[in-house]
Amino acid sequence: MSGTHVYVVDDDPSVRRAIQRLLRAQEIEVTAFESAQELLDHGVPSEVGCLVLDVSMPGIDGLDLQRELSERGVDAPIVFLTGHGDIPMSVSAMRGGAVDFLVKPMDADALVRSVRSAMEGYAGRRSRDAEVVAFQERLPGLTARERQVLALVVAGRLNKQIALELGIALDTVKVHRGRVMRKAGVESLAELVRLCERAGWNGAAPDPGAPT
Amino acid sequence: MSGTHVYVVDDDPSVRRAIQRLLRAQEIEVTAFESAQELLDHGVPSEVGCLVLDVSMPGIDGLDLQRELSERGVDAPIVFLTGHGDIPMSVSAMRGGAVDFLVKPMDADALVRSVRSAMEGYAGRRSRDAEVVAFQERLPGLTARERQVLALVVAGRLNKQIALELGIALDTVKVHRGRVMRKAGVESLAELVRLCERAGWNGAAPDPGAPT
DNA sequence: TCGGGAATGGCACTTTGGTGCCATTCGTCG
DNA sequence: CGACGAATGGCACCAAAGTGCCATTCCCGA
Repeated sequence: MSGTHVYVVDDDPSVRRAIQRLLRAQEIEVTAFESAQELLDHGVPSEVGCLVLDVSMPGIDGLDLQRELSERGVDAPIVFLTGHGDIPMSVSAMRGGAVDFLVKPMDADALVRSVRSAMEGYAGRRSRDAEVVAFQERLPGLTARERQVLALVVAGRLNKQIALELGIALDTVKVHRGRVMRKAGVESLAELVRLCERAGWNGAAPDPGAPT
Repeated sequence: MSGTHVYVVDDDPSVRRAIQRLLRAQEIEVTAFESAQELLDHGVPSEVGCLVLDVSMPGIDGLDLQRELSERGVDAPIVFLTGHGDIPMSVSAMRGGAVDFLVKPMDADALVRSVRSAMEGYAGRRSRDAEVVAFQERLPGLTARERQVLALVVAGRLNKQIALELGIALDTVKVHRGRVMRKAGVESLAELVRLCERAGWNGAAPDPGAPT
């Protein structure tokens, strides 16, 4: 299962210990790191449900870590903690997608509530995205030609229009189309369109010579 | 035209005048209000491109106004200004969807940049949503039966399955389906599905539907 | 009471979509 | 060289979708 684990990064050992005690008392699994680098070296497994980051730390600070994780595609919710933060800092963090920004001395209850709701929200989002993720994983299995056909199919073109645009025979289009449906694991055109839409798929690869 | 106008709410006349001067110098149309209530009474026309709100004001404060506007369906971007705000306040505002939270004494350049990018982002969002809005406006034109058919069509059901589920004849389903396409103003099933998806339309009526 | 929209369904016919099977042509990889 | 997948396309056949026209029934408002 995913989303049951919390990763904490704070350079202050006493804060780390306090958070660990607090969350473990809530039956939440916790792993603590002393620095952002340590977390990055360790990697962020998929079972993470929430990150609790100190803002000001030596080396990579919390906001930098947020950016770095975002670039690496880690989209787990982040709760920030800070001893001496200011408003621009909190605005930047929130704009970066943080779910909360708490000031120390922290309110234990507020932290727990924040982490819990973050984990729940993330879990909900992930399960809703599950079918989309499964679909995206099937996309690379399509050949270049099949992707082209897919793009035109979800664009609402008729088979014969697709044949014209690609300069191939109608029968060939039907073959590709059928294979796309099978490979994508969908039963209906509606499902195919919906998944492409949700996956934010635009057909990005229509230029010939693409790697297969 | 929409999105070319900025509404300002601040109880301090000198601040209102300063902001008006500042934005008008940027060739941005500005209307200022002394209180949140005044803005609410005036209403928020669709040509608004951005709201600039003071956080602390007598009566309804900026955060309350944000909530109120949100409930009324006003989704224009909001830039907050504050003389004595704190972090929880900024977090609350940002979580409520604000695009920025600036502290006084304000940086004129920062305000202008914030307002400009907010307006641009909003305009972009609105134009991207235009076809969806047009679609949603056509939905009420559908009869109850047509909506039921639409729901099942976008769920990927075949006409004969729809006929079975609704207990009507195949031919009748075809008639409804054809009318839905015409009334919705779409040319293809793909377009219909995409619009329903983007409009967040669930059909709010279908019963079973496990086999998908 | 009449007109009209909505829902229903039947019929005929055309167009699209989908599948299977077969065959050919290219590259690529052992 | 030979096997293999990808792409191509032709053919047959069936299922599904789409259209136009007609008719009936029901209900609602003028």
